[in-house]
Amino acid sequence: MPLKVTLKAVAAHAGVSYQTVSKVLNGRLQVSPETRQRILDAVQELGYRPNQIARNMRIQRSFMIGYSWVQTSQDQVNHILDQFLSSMVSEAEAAGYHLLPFPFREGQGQVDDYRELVDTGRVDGFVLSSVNYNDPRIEFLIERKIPFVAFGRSNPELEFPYVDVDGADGLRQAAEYLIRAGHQRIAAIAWPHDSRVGNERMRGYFEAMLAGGLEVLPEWIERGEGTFEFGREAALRLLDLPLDRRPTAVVTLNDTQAIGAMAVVRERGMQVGRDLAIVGFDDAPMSQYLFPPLSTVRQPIREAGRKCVEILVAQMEGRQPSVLQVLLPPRLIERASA
Amino acid sequence: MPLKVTLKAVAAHAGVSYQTVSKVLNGRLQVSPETRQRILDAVQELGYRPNQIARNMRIQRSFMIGYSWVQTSQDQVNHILDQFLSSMVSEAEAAGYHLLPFPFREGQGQVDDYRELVDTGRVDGFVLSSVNYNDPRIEFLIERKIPFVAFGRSNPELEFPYVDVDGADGLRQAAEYLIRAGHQRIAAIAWPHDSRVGNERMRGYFEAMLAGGLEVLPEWIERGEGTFEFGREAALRLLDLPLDRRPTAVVTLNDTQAIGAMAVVRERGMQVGRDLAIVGFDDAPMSQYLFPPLSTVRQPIREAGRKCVEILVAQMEGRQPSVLQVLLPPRLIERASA
DNA sequence: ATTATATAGGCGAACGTTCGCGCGAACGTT
DNA sequence: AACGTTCGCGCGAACGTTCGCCTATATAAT
Repeated sequence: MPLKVTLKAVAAHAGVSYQTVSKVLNGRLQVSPETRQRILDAVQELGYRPNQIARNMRIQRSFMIGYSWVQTSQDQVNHILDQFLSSMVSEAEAAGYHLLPFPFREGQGQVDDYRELVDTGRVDGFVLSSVNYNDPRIEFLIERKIPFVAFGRSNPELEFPYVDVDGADGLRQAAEYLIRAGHQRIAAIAWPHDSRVGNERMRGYFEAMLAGGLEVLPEWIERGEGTFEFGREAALRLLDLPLDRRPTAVVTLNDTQAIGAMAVVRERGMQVGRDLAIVGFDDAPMSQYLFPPLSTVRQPIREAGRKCVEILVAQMEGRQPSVLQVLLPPRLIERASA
Repeated sequence: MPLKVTLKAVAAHAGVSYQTVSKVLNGRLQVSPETRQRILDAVQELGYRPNQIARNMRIQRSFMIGYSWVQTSQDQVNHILDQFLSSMVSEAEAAGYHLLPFPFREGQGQVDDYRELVDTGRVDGFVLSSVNYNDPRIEFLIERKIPFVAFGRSNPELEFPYVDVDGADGLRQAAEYLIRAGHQRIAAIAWPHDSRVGNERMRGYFEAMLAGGLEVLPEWIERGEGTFEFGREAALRLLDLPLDRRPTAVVTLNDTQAIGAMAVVRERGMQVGRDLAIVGFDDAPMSQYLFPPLSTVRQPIREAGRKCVEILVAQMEGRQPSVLQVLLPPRLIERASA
């Protein structure tokens, strides 16, 4: 078997011109059943596989989807990446595309990286993640009319395709669950005001409290980082409130904060679930094994990955996708912590 | 600005032939300082970026590195992927390469996927992970002389480039640490015999026990899946041993097993660390926040990713890498569980 | 018998690069 | 003055496809 078997080799073997082979394989030409079979046999025998680089060169497309994600630190690992990435990769492959991961750079140069990938013809479109308000990438991609889809929403006034998990619904489920369980004083450990994702999730909390006829005291809303440490500090403050204003339950914006809060409860000799109900968000891999197992909101990550690619591919192929904006419902996983 | 600015556009603007522009940009041609400057100015002004697809087509290389990883289930998340992938992506980008992730398929078709990527010219080489004994991919790649590097070792008799974490050293550190702390009866929750990684790690355990002059009873070695459930079952059996043969410490092959064991200790009203010392492996993101925080062996994942790409790129560029086989030392993280 | 129409397949060109070769001019050497 | 040697640059070709257009033969319609 020669090192590389091209169209010409197949053509020589089948006794036709190489262009004919190309057209037959792409179904762009009617030929007699015999020659068709001869060509197919030759392809089979020589093990011909079309060179994708040459193909892409001619077509002027790369069939690549750019993707980059925020690099996390040792203890803030992105446990969602595995699912998100592999679902995108599978969906992309099924549509004849591949993913091109590239380093995430904060600040100034970030848009340059996106521009470079397009200008050098390496990618046809992007999946964005970690979007927030006023994301410069979104502005750039819209202006250059480069196909993309965001995993997460940005400024409401911007019109672009996105897939997002309905964070408000997630916290609404969490809060409603606590309310049904009889809790009246429900606190929230949240993120700073500049987090679009955080604000959206908190909306669900506020709505549920309002709908339940429950009051929300300002001191029940703790805003800070999504870390174990902040979860600890916030829980300390909440548990130090005078008894009549002390929350009996708390929702958090991720499991790491929730675990911080759990630690405080244990340190005080109290019991998670009984003395303070806690609900997390994310369903981190270990959360089910904590003591007690953490009730939490699980996001349909694989579904999100699939949808992102589906919408993006439709765009890139020039088809108008049926829906440009998708909101996926998360699901409350009820365990013993609340 | 025109939609696409090619070499010809730059050449026209600078008043030279487009081949000259190419050579000057690639440093393959001496030209007068003036024309050189004219060319550079034109490049700048038009914002020329070489089309990589065309370049790859001509060079007959894709500058892509294929990578695929085992798809994990919801509760067995690959928390290492983020670090491994992003370190590879960064290192690759610095060397002018990109990563091409593709779906991991078990069994029959797996080698076909690798072959397809090479035969269609999409990748120049591979990084393999999740290798085990008799890995068909390794055999195939060696035979086809396709550049690759494995993250993890396989059959000892096969000669190929790999990067691995020294698992034996990891468990040796863990066992020695327990021995220094005065433990004499140290059990191990391990993986089945067909796991190359598992066997290697266990070697370190056995060596440390031998060196410490400690006996290893057969009933102290529990072999099964790397799950919470198996960790639980194994710990139950270990704690049910008669007092004089009951281990006072246990090493495990991953944090999930360790957490299963911790659960048992707690259920029995005993205390992890005091009544049974436990050491994990992996340093999963949550392990530091457990109660008590889990002592565990942390692997230098980023370093491994970097090394993989470094060795692979050297190979692909035809350079003989200085070392073809790298063994990286892990590090014991001492926390309160042991 | 003539003309129209379909059928089967060939041919040249192009996508944007890189690479080897060649050629004139300038320069230095005998 | 004749002859190398270097310098600066152009030219043609090629990488492996796809695509539009052309042609030759066979078939059908007038």
